[in-house]
Amino acid sequence: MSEKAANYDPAAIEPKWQSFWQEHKTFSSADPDPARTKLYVLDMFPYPSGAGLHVGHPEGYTATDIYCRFKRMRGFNVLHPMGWDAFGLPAEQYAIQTGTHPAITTRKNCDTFRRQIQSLGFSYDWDREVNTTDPDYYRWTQWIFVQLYNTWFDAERQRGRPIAELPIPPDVAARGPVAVREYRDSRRLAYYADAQVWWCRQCRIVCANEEVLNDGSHEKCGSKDVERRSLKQWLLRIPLYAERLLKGLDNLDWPEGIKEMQRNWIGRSTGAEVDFSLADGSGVLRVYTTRPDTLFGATYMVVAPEHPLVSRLADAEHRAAVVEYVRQASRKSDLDRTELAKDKTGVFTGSYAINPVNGQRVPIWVADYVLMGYGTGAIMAVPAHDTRDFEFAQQFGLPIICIMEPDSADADLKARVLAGEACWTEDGCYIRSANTETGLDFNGLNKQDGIARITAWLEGKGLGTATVNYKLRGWLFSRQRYWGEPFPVIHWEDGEISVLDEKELPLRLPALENYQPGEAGQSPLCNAGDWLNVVDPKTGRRGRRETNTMPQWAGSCWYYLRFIDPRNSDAPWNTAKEKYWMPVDLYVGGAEHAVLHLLYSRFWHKVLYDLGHVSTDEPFRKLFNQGMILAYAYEDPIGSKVPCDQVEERDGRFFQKETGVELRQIVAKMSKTLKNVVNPDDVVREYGADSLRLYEMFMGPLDAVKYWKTGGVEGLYRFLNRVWRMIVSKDGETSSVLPDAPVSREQERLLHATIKKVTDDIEGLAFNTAISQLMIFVNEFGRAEPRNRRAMETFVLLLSPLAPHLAEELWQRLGHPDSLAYESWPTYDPALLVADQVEIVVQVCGKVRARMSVPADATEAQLRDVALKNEQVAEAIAGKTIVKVIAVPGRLVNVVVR
RNA sequence: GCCCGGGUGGCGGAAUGGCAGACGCAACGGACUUAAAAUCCGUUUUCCCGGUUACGGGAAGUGCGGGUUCGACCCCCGCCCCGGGCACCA
Repeated sequence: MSEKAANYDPAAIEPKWQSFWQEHKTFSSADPDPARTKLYVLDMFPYPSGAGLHVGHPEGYTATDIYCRFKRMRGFNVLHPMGWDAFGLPAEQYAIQTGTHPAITTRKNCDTFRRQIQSLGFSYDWDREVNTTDPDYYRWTQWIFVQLYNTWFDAERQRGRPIAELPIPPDVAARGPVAVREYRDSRRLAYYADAQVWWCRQCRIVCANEEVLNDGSHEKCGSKDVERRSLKQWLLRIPLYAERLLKGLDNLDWPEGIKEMQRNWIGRSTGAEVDFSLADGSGVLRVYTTRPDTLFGATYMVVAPEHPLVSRLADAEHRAAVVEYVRQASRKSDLDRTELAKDKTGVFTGSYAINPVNGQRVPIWVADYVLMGYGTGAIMAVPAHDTRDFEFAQQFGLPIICIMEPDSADADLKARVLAGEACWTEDGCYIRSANTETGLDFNGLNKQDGIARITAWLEGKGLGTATVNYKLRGWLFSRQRYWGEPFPVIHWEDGEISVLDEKELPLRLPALENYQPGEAGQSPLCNAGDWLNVVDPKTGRRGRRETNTMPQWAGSCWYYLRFIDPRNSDAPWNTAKEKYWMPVDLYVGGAEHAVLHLLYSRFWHKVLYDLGHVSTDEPFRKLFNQGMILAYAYEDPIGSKVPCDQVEERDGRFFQKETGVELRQIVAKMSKTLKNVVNPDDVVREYGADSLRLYEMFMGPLDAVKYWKTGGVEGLYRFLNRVWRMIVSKDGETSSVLPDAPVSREQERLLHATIKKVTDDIEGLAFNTAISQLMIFVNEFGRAEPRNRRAMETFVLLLSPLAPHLAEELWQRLGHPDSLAYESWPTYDPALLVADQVEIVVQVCGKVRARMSVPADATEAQLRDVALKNEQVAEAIAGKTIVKVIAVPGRLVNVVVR
């Protein structure tokens, strides 16, 4: 046996235990083990960038690792995997510049990430590692795409069904096979269509709406050179699942804020579609409104510039202006249209519609504040009760008729609303809302009753129907790139589209010489001649493969399912294993994925559920968002950034070490350009992984935003040194730890309080306070020698999820040959938590006047008596009348006097 | 504008109706040391009063203003500030 080191030396013990765990496959998850309760704990897997890990990455990973180690010791069969979301632009950009195949770059980056993650001692089951760029993985991503393609949504049953079960209406069937094909295609969850898309000129890539930020820049590259283009694209009919996605949120243990963000994104609204007949008798204009009750206040109509009726509505006099307006609107991006505080624009078409409730003629305008993509692309405008309409009406001098007296205490505001000088969108009492001809009258009603009354009336007359609308739009699912999953799709010369058979998957990416995408939006795959062109061996029909690839979301939409059965070559996963492991019990990751990734995953999962491939309706039972770790950055007076290691602090001010120039401190995300990235390798080298892990958890609550201070790691390193010295003596032995060393009553209480606190806190993901408690324990037990062996062993077990390397080493030195990973988690005796004597305070009118030591089980009456006899209390209440005495056992007594 | 978080010492934070500031960082003082590092011990919210000092006593204090309560960082109402999300979705 080698000589035992006498000092805490993480550089020696951490690699030792990491190899031990790996060699013994300590953390490999037993597949369906009916004897133990399963627990599936998942981290959002990373995109392995070339820059490697920064200290923000391990925050969530450390949290889940602690939780998993804890749960294993409590008898759970834990599934805890890690993998790589490895398709993405940077590797492709690098390929364009250097010709290096993205697969090579990706492999290198994954190796770096794996090495870094492993150096932190996380208890992943590495045999389950997956990589979205691996053909054995993306084969099944393609397979799921085929499932989506072959599924339609049965609105009545609210679920997806195989396309073969889609009923074909007789009139469609009668028009022949092409009509049937088109009918089916119009119902598939994946469809191919012309779409107005965002095009980033710098990346030469299509971006989804949500990838274009508010300031008009592309979130991936930051370029503002983003414009609208119309291109053939694959889209997914996620809006059909809007209602399911919305309702499913209710039963999830997710942060309320995230659920709310998803609800807002889905954007359900209820209202009515109402038909206005055109004054010239040529037809109807259908609008969608959430306020059909305000029909009497409608003073004009607006159609979106893209509305199909626009050219018909424009009369001779206004045609030129309308055409010009529509032309200008088409060149504007949505962004230009919605730019903040911008004046509204629009032109009158020259046509009128008839308001169905009172027969009045209302002018029809075209304006780009109405969007074609929502509702019917046309609205009735009620300026008195809608802020947008109000602004528009004011700008163009259109009439504003108030039809509801506001429920408002503000008399001035009320008067202005009634006079049509202000807008009121809240509840109130209808006025001017009656018409003798139609017999409608809801004057005096409130909003809720008004909406019900008018909706019933409209439906009765066949003029409108109650309607539900969602903001959620079709999901743009293709990118003009190389480094993504190829679509298993062939476009045939006769216009038919077909998907590959399951047996033909995976459709691999071809090797290319040139990765440069075309300027007109062609994918680099257009250059892959041999791969591109296909001939049907049976019919000789020629075809061309789809050259777009899937977006990065695709691989991450279902990776949690592949982890269940990662090496299965016959199926994406074994259904028995899926049934055992799903759903994910705890999913931890950044809030930046609040909407997109989590919504897309839920959508795919629901489709897979409808088709019978998975057993749960929702994939992630509990979600937790770790807060971001930010870092300080420094800039000199000229504004150039100074690397953190060249900064020195004096009296709360910051100076550049060499030049002595005073610097400005700013707070920001870690990034190369700010030169404030902290690499975990450096921290591990200096303090060890256990110190890094502990510091990340000790910084504050897991969900809070935190600021990295490398100095803080030092404190945790000192703590671990104290732990070491508490157990290991100067001779490298554990000679100060004795089985029969005495434990005082107070120490015994502290031991059990520590078990309780650490247990409860880890269960509640409150690691910062668990660590505090361990520190309190060490502060107490570190003082006295000899130390009780049982107490020390219990402590080591409590520490082990947080600082596993150190704990294993101490456990071994305490004479245990096996890893502690599956030792039973300590339990506490509630009886021992209570001290015999407790100190309580006595307040007089809420101010502390005395402290007394009393038996812990003293009753209210006893407390009261003791308190009133107390000298200081007597002094404080002298000459006053006691009004009331509140005694809270174990806490305090409050004497109220007058 | 709307929705969701959050505001506590020099700093990170703790306490969710019962002693505000646990635990850590930083700073300062002391012990050990030839010295340094490491380690250990102590002090550190603010203001006021008494005292030469050691120290003792008092008051205020959790963004601001009000309220509920014997008692409020915690609950309620109104406001301010910071962070995140959405933003002409009718």
